Amino acid sequence: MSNYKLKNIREAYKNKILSKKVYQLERKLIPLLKEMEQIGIKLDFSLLRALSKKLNARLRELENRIYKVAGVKFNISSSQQLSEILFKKLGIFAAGLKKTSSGTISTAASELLKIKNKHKIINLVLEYRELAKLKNTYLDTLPKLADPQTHRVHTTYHQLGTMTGRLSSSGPNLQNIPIHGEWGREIRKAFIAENGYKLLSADYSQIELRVVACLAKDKKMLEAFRENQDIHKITAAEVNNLPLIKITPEMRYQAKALNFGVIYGMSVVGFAQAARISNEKAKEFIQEYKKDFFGIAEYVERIKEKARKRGYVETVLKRRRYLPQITSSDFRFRQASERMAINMPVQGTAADIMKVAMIRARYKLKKAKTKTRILLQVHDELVLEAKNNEAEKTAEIIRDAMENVLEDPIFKEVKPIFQIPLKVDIKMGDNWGTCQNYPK
DNA sequence: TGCTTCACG
DNA sequence: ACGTACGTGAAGCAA
Repeated sequence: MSNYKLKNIREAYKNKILSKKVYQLERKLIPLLKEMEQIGIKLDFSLLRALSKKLNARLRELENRIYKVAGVKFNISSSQQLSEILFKKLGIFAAGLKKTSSGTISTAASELLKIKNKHKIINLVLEYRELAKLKNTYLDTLPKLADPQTHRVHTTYHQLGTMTGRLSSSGPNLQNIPIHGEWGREIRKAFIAENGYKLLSADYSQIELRVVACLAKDKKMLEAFRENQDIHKITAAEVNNLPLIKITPEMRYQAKALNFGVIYGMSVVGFAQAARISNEKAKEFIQEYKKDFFGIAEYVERIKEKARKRGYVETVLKRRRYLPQITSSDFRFRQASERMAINMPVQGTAADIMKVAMIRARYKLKKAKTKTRILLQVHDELVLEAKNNEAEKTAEIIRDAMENVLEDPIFKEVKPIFQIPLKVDIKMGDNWGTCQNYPK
């Protein structure tokens, strides 16, 4: 159907998921998403093939070593067989490791990391998994999905595919292209600009933390953003009661996990795992955090109460998420709903902001008579393709559109909530992997 | 088809 | 005594 998207949006509006504002926002987004899907993004086929060959060679090597160490050939990609080999045949000590719902001991990377010093096979398996994933999901699959003539891949965006208001992307999913690790960047280099064009990437800096700081009106966090500080470093200084200069990378890493915990609806165990510290230490950090960022702690209680009373939570533009389990007698369902109640207004408001920014950006790029096209949206990042001689102009326009998005009339009534500026980082280059900061 | 795992924000 | 961070989509295996 040509207008199934519109139909779904109307449906959501009728069902009170979307306010009138959000409904109109989503309607305006349809033609833009359609353009983005139709334009697609160009792939460097020969680079993908070269990388695939490289990974294949390494995978064969790892495969042989794993068989040798295990003393038997088996399917390394089968978590069941792998679990059998590791914990029965090789008898690796597995006490304290998670079990899967079907009863076998988990072989997830997070579990294997805990025992990587017990046996040399672990690191081989971890590397095998990483490379197999990249090869199968990206290197070998993307070219098959691309247009054989133009070498461009075309995703499909789903406007209402998520419970929070984010977009999702499928066939292929272009929102989970690798970037971490030594191979991630290499893969992004295969996403290239058309001849005579540059790729631009514009991403919001810490948008979710900025949003939660505003929703919670947290004094310290607002101040940190107003002064354009390194928020994770500030957090580390606060919870450790140390001056900024004494903050180590380790402390910043833990503080970063703490800040993510706020967005996700903190749990002691979840935070402890992410920060790689004991549950006891985690508890202490969280207690200290609640004292330092009192506004955040208050907000968390307020939003949980609101969710219980009303049965739903919403973004600043009043996009709703219903949480029927918030009053469940089973505390696990209840707590899960509470985490969603904390997270949705934050993630959803950030998503609303990005959607408005996209429409403004498209409008301003057209008005300035540029040939620039918006190619991808990756939650807090836009990827654009601009003619070489329009690249800098495009950068200025996109920065203005994104940073000043809250001036849009749609935010008129809620503008006072936002007490701090939004910040956008822009990169530019011939491909998605080696974009340079703009301005330098 | 459901489960497990893992890529991204 | 549990099992946990929030939100997605895709690949491969096992039944």
